[in-house]
Amino acid sequence: MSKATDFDLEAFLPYRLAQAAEAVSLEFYQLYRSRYAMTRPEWRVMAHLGQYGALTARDICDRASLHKTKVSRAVYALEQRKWLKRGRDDGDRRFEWLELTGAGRKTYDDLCREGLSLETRLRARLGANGAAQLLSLLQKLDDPAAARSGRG
Amino acid sequence: MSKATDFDLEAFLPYRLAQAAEAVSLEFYQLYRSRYAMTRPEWRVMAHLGQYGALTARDICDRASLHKTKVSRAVYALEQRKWLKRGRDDGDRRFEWLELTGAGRKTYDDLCREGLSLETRLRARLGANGAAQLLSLLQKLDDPAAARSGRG
DNA sequence: TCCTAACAGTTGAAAATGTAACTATCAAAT
DNA sequence: ATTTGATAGTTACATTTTCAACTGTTAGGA
Repeated sequence: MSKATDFDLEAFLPYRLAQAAEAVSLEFYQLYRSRYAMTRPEWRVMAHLGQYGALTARDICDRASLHKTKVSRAVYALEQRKWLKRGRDDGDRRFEWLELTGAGRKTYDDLCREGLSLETRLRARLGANGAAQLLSLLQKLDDPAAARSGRG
Repeated sequence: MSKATDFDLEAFLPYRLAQAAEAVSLEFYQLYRSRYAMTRPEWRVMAHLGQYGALTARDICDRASLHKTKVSRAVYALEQRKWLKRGRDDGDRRFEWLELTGAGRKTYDDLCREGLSLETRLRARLGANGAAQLLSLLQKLDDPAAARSGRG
């Protein structure tokens, strides 16, 4: 039977992942925060729209694992800054299609370039196949099925 | 020169790490939240005291990468619940030595057992050397020096 | 048609967090 | 001994997040 003394905080995966995620995202967060006064949910929403084109708020909730109130408020903020435009779906008027404006895309493009620069530095730390290995391991964690079938 | 179209959100390490960390810690968070009504900072403080014995608030800030106000409030909450006791340092009266009480340790022990159970499930998803590989890669991310010297 | 349940998204209030200013203590230098 | 600057930790206030309740819309029956 497991004993509390077996517990090793330094090797506890939830803890180490949280630490690493926080450390790695901090630098990028400070950039979009200081340059554009964006919050994390705002960047996430923008990133998804920039990456995938028009989406509904619901799509973003699902894909970004973001609560609908966060998305709602981020969308409102991005709209106020004219970085995003909404349009009702004519078939089902509950949906709103969200899209970046030209100005929004310009901001997104700038942050993409910064993101790529950060990504390059991170990959350098991880060595040759490190990044691919890491992504594969994270995939297995997220999706137990991937671990069993050997996918990733 | 990097172009925005090169940016791939699905392979962006800060994003994937944040997603994985969130997914993995969610289950454990829900447990200590529902069973003991603890917040994340409270669990972190308790985990550090349980793991390392008496520490000052400052020690916990540094080791857990937790802001001092979070630690201050978590310590207060744990103290109210009689899970933690404080004692002034006689040499330097600015310090407070923090320690779990018997009741605090009992709670900690229970959560350790749950943590070990989760850890076992996570490691099963990662395969034979997966967990060790993952911890090593995370270490390299956190600490650039480790990557260059091959440590970790 | 009308009723019910479900869904997309918003809003208000409560809880948590971040920031900066604060108290109290100590160390070093005069 | 007293001033200056640093440190440990707390508190107040503003912002953000969470949770639950809400509006408006659609779908599927009876």
